Amino acid sequence: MTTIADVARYAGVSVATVSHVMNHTRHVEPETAERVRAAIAALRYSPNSVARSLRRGETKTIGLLLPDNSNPFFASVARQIEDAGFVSGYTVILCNSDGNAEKEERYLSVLMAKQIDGLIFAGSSDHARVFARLLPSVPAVLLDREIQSVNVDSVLVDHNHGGYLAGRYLAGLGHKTIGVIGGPRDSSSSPARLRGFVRALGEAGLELPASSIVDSDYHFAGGRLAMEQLMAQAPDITAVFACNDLMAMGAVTALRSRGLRVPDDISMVGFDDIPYAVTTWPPLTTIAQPVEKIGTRAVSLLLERLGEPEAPSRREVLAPVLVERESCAARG
Amino acid sequence: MTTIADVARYAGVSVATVSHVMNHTRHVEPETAERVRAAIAALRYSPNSVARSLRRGETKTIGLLLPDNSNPFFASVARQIEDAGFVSGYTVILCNSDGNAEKEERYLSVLMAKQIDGLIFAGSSDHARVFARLLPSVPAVLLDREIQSVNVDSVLVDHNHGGYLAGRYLAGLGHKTIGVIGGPRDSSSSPARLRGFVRALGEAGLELPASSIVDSDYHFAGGRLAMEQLMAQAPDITAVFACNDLMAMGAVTALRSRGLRVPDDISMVGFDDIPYAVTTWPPLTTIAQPVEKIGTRAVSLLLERLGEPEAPSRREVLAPVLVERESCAARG
DNA sequence: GTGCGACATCGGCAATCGTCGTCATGGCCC
DNA sequence: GGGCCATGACGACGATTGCCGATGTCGCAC
Repeated sequence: MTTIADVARYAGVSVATVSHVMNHTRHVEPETAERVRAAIAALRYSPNSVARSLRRGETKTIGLLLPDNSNPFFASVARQIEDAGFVSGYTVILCNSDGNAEKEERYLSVLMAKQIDGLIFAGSSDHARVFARLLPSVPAVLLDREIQSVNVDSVLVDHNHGGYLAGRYLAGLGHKTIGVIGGPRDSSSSPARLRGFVRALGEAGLELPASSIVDSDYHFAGGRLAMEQLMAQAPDITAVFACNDLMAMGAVTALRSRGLRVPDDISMVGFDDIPYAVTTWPPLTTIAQPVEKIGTRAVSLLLERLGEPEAPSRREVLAPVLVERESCAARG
Repeated sequence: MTTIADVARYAGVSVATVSHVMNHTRHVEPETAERVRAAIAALRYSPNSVARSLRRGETKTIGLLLPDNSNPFFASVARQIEDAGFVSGYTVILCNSDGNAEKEERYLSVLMAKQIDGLIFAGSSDHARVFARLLPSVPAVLLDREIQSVNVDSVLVDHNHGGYLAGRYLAGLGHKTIGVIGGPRDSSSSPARLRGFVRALGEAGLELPASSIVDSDYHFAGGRLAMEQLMAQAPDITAVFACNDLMAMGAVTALRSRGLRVPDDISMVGFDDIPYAVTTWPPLTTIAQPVEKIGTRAVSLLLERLGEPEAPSRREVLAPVLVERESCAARG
């Protein structure tokens, strides 16, 4: 590879001068600068970022640690983050933890070793423990989590409100006996969605018996299984709130294979509004998370913090929104 | 941050010794080594990868450049690659080009500057030009592309065969007038799928008039629009081959909104077998790409090449396979 | 039994990777 | 001669590694 020294020799100047014309960091005689630029072009020189990072103490790299980038929700978030980062000159390192605390820890170690400038973290339940170990060492933005610490910001979604929207909507349609397919108990999002949902039912004078709730894993197959179980436990339900779209889709197929129609027999509400919510039949009514905003806000917060490391910790909460499609029908 | 010098001082040895105990690169008196390890633990020292990379001339990083990680097909591939890379100690930098040659070029420049050890590239049509500029500078694996060059391997999918499978299947079901929704003309995959499809029809004594082909963009909305156009141009078709699943899904919704049923009125075959092919109604019959294999094979090829840079260029072609679900019916 | 050289073992010094910023220098003008 | 300007020399940044030196071990000869 050609180095700055080669360029300097070729242009007949010192390496310092080459560095300065590249970085516009001090005045260089226009004529000299031109000669340097010509040398750079002639030798197809491109500065070695590794050396530069070592010297400058910054890598222009952000770590993105999430459970699974092939989950469409995280895929969208990742896409937004990558885009937003790139326009600001940052590159992103992708890490999939499967929500596994040990993996998270391993990834964090290598990210720290690689001297990332910042971290965007969609963590597992144990993240606090995981995180505490390395905490104030790198600016971070948590997605959908909070932690009290300097230099950690959060981008939150108001899951409680999202659940509330779902509950109010179904109650408003006249449903009285409603089932729920929950996500992992140890996630932070699922219980909040559930609480909001229950709150809305309460306002409508409805109860949610324990037998009407089946917990699952946020996956398609899990949703299908949960729906089977739900039908067994609570055969009289007329509507289901699934705590994410993937499970809602699974639930719909479970219903279909039992010969039940959505929304004629059972109404279904999902959560997330993944891109594929419109590709199912019927198109899924769901609580939309503001995906693009999550990604772009996360990057903004992170970059702002990089600019001002001592700024007070910030939390930004984004509101979900009900997207009415065709998977729900009025009842009664 | 604590450095190797801090550890050395703390343990009362030289930096060389610290380095050697960390890397097991020469014998160190067990007692000394223990003291060093204790110092590392006490100071929570973690070596600076940037400095290490500069010195060693390798970054343990691979670049992954693809059109869009939120496309579920690429999402899966990315996931596989990230997983496979991580177990071998590699970290992946994610780059989304949108298939835009200029973006690709920009990304390649920064990846090269960052001294990635290898590149996995799912490129645009122009990639040859884009690539030629930087070519032999880094080992690369092309996904679904070929290029004659040393140190570039390829993982290919036999699209032609995939198209052939689709054509043979539909012809075998008795369909005579079949429509096609093509992908971008300038992709390599779509034309190959089409050729294989036509070949199969030919073997069955069928023709594919130009009016029965509508090109689109591999997206859901594009598929919907293309289907509209196809219904207008070729109203008598009884089956459609969409060159990817997203478009097939879009086509299905277009049909549905016209009151046509799949597969009763129109049969539909997709391509890719994205995870959501089973979440639609009806579950989509499609030509499955061996996604996991693509990712893992790409990483294997790359790592093998890193081990043996001068090895002859390899190409690995993977066979797609027909996954029969419920979007096709017999005719005649 | 003693003395000495060959050799293995273990640790430290210092060069190196490529870039950037500080300090120094030489030339020029007033 | 003082001040300014353009540029060059050089030492970090943090880790790795070739080389050398110090110490210890062993065997052999006298």
